[in-house]
Amino acid sequence: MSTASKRDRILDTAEALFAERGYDGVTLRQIALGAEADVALANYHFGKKLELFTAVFERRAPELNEARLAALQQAKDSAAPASPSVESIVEAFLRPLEIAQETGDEGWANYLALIAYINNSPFWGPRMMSELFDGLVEQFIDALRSALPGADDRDIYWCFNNLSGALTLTLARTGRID
Amino acid sequence: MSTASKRDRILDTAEALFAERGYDGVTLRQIALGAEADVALANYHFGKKLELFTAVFERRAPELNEARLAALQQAKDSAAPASPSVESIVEAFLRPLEIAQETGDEGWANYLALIAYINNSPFWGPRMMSELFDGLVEQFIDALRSALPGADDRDIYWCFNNLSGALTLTLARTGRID
DNA sequence: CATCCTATTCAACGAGCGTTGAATACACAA
DNA sequence: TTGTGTATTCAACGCTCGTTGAATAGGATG
Repeated sequence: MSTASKRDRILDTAEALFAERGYDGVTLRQIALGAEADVALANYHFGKKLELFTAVFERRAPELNEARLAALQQAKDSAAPASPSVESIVEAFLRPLEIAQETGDEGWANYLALIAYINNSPFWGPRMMSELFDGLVEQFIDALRSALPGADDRDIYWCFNNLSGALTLTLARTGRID
Repeated sequence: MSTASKRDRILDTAEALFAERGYDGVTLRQIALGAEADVALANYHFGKKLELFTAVFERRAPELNEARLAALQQAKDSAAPASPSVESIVEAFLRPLEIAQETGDEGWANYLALIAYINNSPFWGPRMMSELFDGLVEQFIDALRSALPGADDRDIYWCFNNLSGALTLTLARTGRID
């Protein structure tokens, strides 16, 4: 057996399976099998299936958020005292994903695919993305507002969400953005 | 009750629900409920659940394929005797989607979302898209080969699939491409 | 050793699933 | 009217799902 704790193995397996088949396409028994654990153990550690799903989602979120904020700050510093360009802002949002992808860590690759799945699902996207990443997106929107004076706030949100969604998907599937 | 036959109502409801929740997120009983039909009727008309899924997928495919081929031909004619540009080829692939979207037909909008879901699912994408659209994609690839002499075939496939996937998704969610 | 807390397994429940075969309704031809 | 084929409903099957409560193991603490 792998050295990781069974709790972590459940998270890892769930992450991989959810990313490939979606929430409803995966059973707790499949996850337990992949993690070499009992079905009931997932419930003991995480509660209901939906809570396991959000636990997977939230596990790597803080690290990703921090990297994104750091990249945004760096973009601001590079452009100071002017506002950073739209391109550099979007790049600050996406580059941390690419870096995570390039570590070769399979877990991060699966996580990226999971985010792409959630983000692009009409059902899960609005339910999950807006809650966890809202504080973060807020700051990127602020930066975009400065870069695009006079633009309607609704348009900025709309463009940013769709652009980042499409690019995240591409990055998840291909490993690169070009 | 709507004027459409129950068979069509099952297809319509399945189309809408599959597009929103994915294959595993929808039960035959939900579909039957939405179509005001019995659970067993879906089985009578389409066989197993997976066959209903593919029936939904295939219903509008011929019309879409024809529109795409016509758009490709038109792009070729406009550029003749030279090769059409990459941009115009991609546009020929996407414009019919946009037109279908703009008719205001809810069915087409759902179908577009369904295609985006299938296309971007690591599990369903390779299983379904390649079978039905292969003949069509082949012709677009041929056109791209002419537009990009010297490019590796693998690269062309890869770029085309990912670009069209990302743009289809954006179009499905936003109704426009810009 | 006894105690306690956490981690893990075991066995089972009720619910909902896809699927099926037989029964019924309905339209139209003979 | 009777017959025939298609469309639709009904009732139920076996199975798998998520979930649960009780039993077991194991390591730290007294």
